[in-house]
Amino acid sequence: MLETITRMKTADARDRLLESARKSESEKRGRKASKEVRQLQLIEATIDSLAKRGYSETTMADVADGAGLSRGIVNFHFESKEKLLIATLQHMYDEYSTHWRNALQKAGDDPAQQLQALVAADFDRSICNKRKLAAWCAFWGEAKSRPTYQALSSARDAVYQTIFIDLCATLKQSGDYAYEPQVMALALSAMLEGLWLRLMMGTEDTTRETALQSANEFLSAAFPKHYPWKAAGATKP
Amino acid sequence: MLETITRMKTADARDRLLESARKSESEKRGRKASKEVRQLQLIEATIDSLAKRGYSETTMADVADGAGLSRGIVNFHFESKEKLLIATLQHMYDEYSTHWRNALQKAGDDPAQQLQALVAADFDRSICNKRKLAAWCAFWGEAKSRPTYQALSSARDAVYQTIFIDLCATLKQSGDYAYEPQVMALALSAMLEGLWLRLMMGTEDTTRETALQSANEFLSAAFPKHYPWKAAGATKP
DNA sequence: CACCATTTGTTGAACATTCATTCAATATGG
DNA sequence: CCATATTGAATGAATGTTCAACAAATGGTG
Repeated sequence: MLETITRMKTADARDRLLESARKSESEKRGRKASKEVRQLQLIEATIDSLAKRGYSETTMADVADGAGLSRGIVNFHFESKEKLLIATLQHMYDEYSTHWRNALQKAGDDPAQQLQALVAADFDRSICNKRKLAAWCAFWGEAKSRPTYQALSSARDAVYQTIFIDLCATLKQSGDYAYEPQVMALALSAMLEGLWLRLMMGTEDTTRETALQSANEFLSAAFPKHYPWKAAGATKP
Repeated sequence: MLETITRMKTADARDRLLESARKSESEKRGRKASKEVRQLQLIEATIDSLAKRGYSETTMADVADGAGLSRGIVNFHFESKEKLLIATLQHMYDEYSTHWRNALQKAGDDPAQQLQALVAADFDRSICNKRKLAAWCAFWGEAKSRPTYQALSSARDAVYQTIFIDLCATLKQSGDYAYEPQVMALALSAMLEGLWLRLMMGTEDTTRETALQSANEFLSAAFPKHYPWKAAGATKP
């Protein structure tokens, strides 16, 4: 099931395309552009629409308008609305996946630093912003009733979860903790998703910084020997 | 903003109505029923439809069919589709709210037991089942783009959050912990919501029991003096 | 109790609107 | 000039809403 999903372009290639899709409003209007650039442009417009109007109010017309193109264009590049939405979800999934893999790779060999890097990656601006979070949530709302979405709708997939469990297990050994790795990993990743949900609801009292702070507080509580209390503001009122 | 929301029937009165709405298929068909019973019947059918087909595919016809009534009936009892959905959301909000308040009241005076009671209440069968979770998530997906939903769409409201913060503060004093109550409370409630999300996605590897176990593991990690490690399976492989 | 009037609930067809999709015509680049 | 991309109007299906007709309860009256 995952083999069709895990195929993804390199981050470099995607960024180059994205750049082309975004820059030069003057150039894209009316002018031809490569197939991939146009598709990315439409996908970005879809994310915009999902964020602004929600899933149920996202229309082909709105996507086309948002991209500054004509009505019929979406059915030309994507066969149908459903396929456009699937491509959009796949795009976000790939982006998220690439992002945490990069963060993990840059974190070095220390498990504690790796785990913290994964957590921090979740709240990076490029991934964690109102627009993208709203789009994610739009898909979540439809995922249960649409089998096609189910595999992709949880950004944090089975591989991600396995890595979390492994990290928790490693830290448990080196820190002599009492928890069950699998159980703690579930609590941790659920909290990350829950914080996303809070950020998306956007009640203004929760910001990206606050959320990250909460996540780190969780790490300090669960792995006190690896993440000693300090920056958290201590006991000062 | 909250004064219109907090008005809610007593749990007793609501349960009685629900009972009437559910029982005796023979009686409700074609026969007249009190206004309130019929409205509850339609709300239940709406939740069914949301859970089965998702927000965007929930139609008035499907709701009417689900309730075994005719097409035009919904516009008679609720003025429009939008008002039906708002009433449905309000119903779920009231139900959730009543539920945790009851759980809190039954928990006695010990803060540690109160907190655990609130956590456990989240995973009670009556609140936490596929049908209801799916309906919640359907609304989450639309909440950001619909101001009317925003106040109601987060089951755990400001009052709930304040209580969480207070409990965390109290436990901090009695246990001499290092965390910041506000930050820890956010982590905790976010994790609860995240676990709901996981349960709703329903990948079968997460059950109500597993989720509750994770939540309790969190409590043991954050408040070790109040929730000592024991039932968690210890270090046995 | 019988009768009728009124209110209230219910039905299902008709209507209007929105929207995804199609496609013939047109424009563009190679 | 050919292949490809793009346009925008036409089409048809889905769906929320309206409403006239009908049915059931209610209540008053003799």
